[in-house]
Amino acid sequence: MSLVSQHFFADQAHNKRKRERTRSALLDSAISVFASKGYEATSIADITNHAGMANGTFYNYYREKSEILNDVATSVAIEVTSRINEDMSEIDNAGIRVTTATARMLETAREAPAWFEVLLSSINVIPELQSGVVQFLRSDLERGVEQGLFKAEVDVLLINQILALIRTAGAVDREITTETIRSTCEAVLRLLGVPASRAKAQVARVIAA
Amino acid sequence: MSLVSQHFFADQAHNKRKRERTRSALLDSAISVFASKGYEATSIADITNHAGMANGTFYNYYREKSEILNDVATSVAIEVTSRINEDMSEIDNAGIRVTTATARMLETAREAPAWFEVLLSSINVIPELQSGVVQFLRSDLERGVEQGLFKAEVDVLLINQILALIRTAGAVDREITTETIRSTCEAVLRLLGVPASRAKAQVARVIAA
Amino acid sequence: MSLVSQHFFADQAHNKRKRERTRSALLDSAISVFASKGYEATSIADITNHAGMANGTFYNYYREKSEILNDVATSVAIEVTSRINEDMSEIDNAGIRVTTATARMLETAREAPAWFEVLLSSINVIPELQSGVVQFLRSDLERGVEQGLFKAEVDVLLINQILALIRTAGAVDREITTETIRSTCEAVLRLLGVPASRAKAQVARVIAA
Amino acid sequence: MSLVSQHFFADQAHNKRKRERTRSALLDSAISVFASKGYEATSIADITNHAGMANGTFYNYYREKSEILNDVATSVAIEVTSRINEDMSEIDNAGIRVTTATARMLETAREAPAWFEVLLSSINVIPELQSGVVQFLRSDLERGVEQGLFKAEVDVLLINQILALIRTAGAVDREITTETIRSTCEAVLRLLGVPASRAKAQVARVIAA
DNA sequence: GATGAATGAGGCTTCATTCAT
DNA sequence: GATGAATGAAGCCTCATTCAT
Repeated sequence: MSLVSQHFFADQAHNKRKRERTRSALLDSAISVFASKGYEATSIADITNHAGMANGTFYNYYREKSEILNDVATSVAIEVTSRINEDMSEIDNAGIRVTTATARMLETAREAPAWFEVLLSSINVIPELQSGVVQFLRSDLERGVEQGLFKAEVDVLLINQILALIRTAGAVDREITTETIRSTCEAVLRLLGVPASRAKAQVARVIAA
Repeated sequence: MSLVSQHFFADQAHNKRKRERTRSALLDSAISVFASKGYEATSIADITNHAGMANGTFYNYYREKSEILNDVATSVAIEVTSRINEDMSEIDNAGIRVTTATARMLETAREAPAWFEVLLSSINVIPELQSGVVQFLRSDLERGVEQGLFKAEVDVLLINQILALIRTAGAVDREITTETIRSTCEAVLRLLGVPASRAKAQVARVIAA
Repeated sequence: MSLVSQHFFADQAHNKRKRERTRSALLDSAISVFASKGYEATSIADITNHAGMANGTFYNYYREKSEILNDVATSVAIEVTSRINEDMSEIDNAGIRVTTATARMLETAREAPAWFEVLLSSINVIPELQSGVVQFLRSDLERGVEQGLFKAEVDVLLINQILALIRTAGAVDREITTETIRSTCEAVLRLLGVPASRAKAQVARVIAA
Repeated sequence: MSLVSQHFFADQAHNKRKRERTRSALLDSAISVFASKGYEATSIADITNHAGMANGTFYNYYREKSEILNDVATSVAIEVTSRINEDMSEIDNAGIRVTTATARMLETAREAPAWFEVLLSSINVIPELQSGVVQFLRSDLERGVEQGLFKAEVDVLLINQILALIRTAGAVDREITTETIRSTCEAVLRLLGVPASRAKAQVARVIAA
C-alpha cells in the first residue's frame, strides 16, 4: 500500500476494532495538518475537524497535544524505516546500502512530503526516534569501514551529519528532483570519505537501477 | 568587545540616544530568550520581562514578533560574519579559508550559543540572510574548485549542506568541544571532495595555529 | 409574557437545547448591558460576566461585538414591532394607527427601557432594521395622506423625523411619563400636518381608551 | 472668517500668546478628528499627530481626554449660535426667526459637517450646552406663542423635539441638500402647530431671500 | 465512546497617562 | 513648554483542556 494515501493508517486499521480505527484517523489527520501548518500552529480543532470529528473526541485517545506528536512521529518513523530496510535485505555492499537508503528516503520525501516533514521535524524532539534511526545507520557505516570503503570515524556526529544532508535536500526546493537525490547521495558518500569520482559512479549505478 | 556579553548591543549603544539604547536592550533580550525557548514559544512578554521593561514598550519599537526576529537575525549575522571575514583577509588557499571559517563559526557557537542558535534558526525564515551567507561561502567554494582542491559542484544545495554540517555540530552536544570542531571541519572538506587523509592533515594544521 | 423580565429570551428558550439557552442568556445580558453602558463602552467581559459565564463562551456564539448587537437589535425589533402590529390589526384610521403605535412604543420604553434603548441606538447602525420599521410606518403615513388626514410629503426624511420624536421622548426624562407620551403623540400628529387642536382631541381619545 | 477652515481657532489665535495658539491648534485638530472617527474611537495620538505635535503636549493643556471634548463642544456651540443670533438681530416675527435659525444651522452643517457633527454628538453629553441652546430657542418659541403663531406647549420636550428634527436632517443623507433644509424648516413649523400650507409658504419666502 | 459546550489561562495589542529630559 | 519614551491596565481573542450529556 502506498504512503501517498491521506488515509494510510485508517486503511491499515480497516478491519480492526472501532477504537483502533478512530485513533488511526486521528493519526492520518494529524500528519497532514502538522505537515501543512507545523506542530506549534496546529490546534486540536484543526486535527479533529480535518478528521470530521468533534474536538472532545481527541481526548479519548490522547491526554494532551504533545502525545499525538509522539505517536505520529513514531508511527511514521517505523513505517518508513521498515520499508527501506526490507528493500535492502539482499544488499551487502555498504556503499550501495547507504546510497540506497538515502535515495529511498528522499523518494519517500518526494511522494509523501507530509510524512517526511513530520519525520524530520519530530526527530529532534523525540529522543527515542533518533536512537532507532541511529542503529539502522550505524551498522551500515561500520560495515563500510570494515569493507575499507568509508574513511570516517563512525560516531553520533557522523550519523547526524548524514541525517542533516538528507534533511537539506528536502529544504532546498519545494519539490525534490531526481537530480537533488543524486547530488545528495554523492554528498553522503563524499562525507564518508569516498573519493568524489567513485561516489559519482556508484550513485549513477544505483539510481539507474 | 566580546560577543559573550549578555548585553552586547546595549553596550554598543551605551552613549547613543535613549531610543537606541532601549532598542538594543530589546535585541539582547530577544536573542537570549529566542535561544533558550525558541522563537515560536517566545511571547512578547518573555522578551520585555527579560529586559526589565513593561509589556507595551515592545510596541514602541516593533509591530510584531517577526519584526524583532528579523532585526535580531540581521544584526547577529552582520556582526558574526564580518568578524570572521576580517580574520580571513590574508588567507588565499580555499581549503584553509573554508576550514578557518567553519572553525571560527563553531568557536562563536561555543562562546555565544545564543547567537549561534538565533543565527541558524532564523536563516531559514529570513531569505535575505541566506543570500548574504551564500555569497560569502560561494566565492570560497569556487576558488577551491579553481585551485583544484574541491571536487564538488558548487550550487545552492552544496552551500546548504555545509551550513547543515555546521548546524549539526551545535545540535549534537550541549557544549561544542574542540574535538567536534575538528571533526566538523574535516567533514566539510570531505563533503567538498577532499580526500579524508588530506582533510585530516589540513584541519590539524589550521586548528593547531 | 412580559418584556419586563431580565431573562426574556432565556425564558423563551427554557425547554430548547442547551446551545439555544446559552445564546439567549447572552442576548438578555447584552440587552441589559448595552442599555446601561452603551454599546461602545461595553466589553465582551461585561456581557459574559453579567450572564455569569466565562469570557471565552462568548466566542462560541459570536465572532465579535458587532455580531451580537445585530442579533440583539433584530430580536428586539421583531419582538416589539410584532406586538404593536397585533394590537393595531383592527384599526383603520391612520391618525389613530400612528397615535397608537407611538403610544405603544413609548409604553414599551417605559416598561422595558433597556429594550427601547437598544432598539433606538442600533437602528442607525443596522440598515436592515431601519427598512423594517420604515415599511411598517410608511404604509400608515400613506394611508393618512389618502384619507386626507396628513398634509406632509411621505419620504425617508419624514419617517426619520417621527422616529426622532419618539427617541426624544425617551431621552428627555429618566422615566417616561404618561404626559410625555401624550405630548409626543400630539407632536407626531402636528408634524404630519394635523391641526394642533384636532391632534390634541384625537390623542386624548386614544390614550383614554 | 469662514468656519470651513481647518484652522479656525488657530487663525483666531494668530496674534495671541503661544500657549493660546497651541491650545487652538489642538481644538481644531480635535474637531476634525472627532468628526471623522467619533469621540470614543479617537486617541490622543490621533489628535496630536493631526496637529503635528508630540502626544505628551496634549497633557500640558488638558488633564484628560474628556476635557477636550468639553472644550471643543463649548467652543463650537458658542461660535455657531452667536453667528446665527447676529444674523437674526433685526427679525421680529417668531416664525421667521425659527425658520431662519433652522436653515442657518443646517447650512452650517452643510459647509462644516465636522462642526455640526461635534456639536450634535456632544450636546447630549454636556448639560451646559443644552441649557445654552435652550435659552436661545425658548425665547423665540414663547414669542411665537404670544404672536399667536405657534400652537404648542413650550417646554423642554418641545425644544428637544426641534433639535431632534435638525439632527435628523444631518443623519439622513451624507450631504445636506437645499431640499432637505426646506423640508426640515417646514417640519419644525408644523411641529409648532403652524398649518402645513402656511408653513410651506413662509419657508419658501425665507429661503428664497 | 462521541459529542460539543464551557472554561479560563495566556498571548496580543492599544492607548490614556506619567515622567524624565 | 515641548517632547517622546515608558508604563501598565484593559480589552480582544485563541485554544488546550474539562465535563455533562
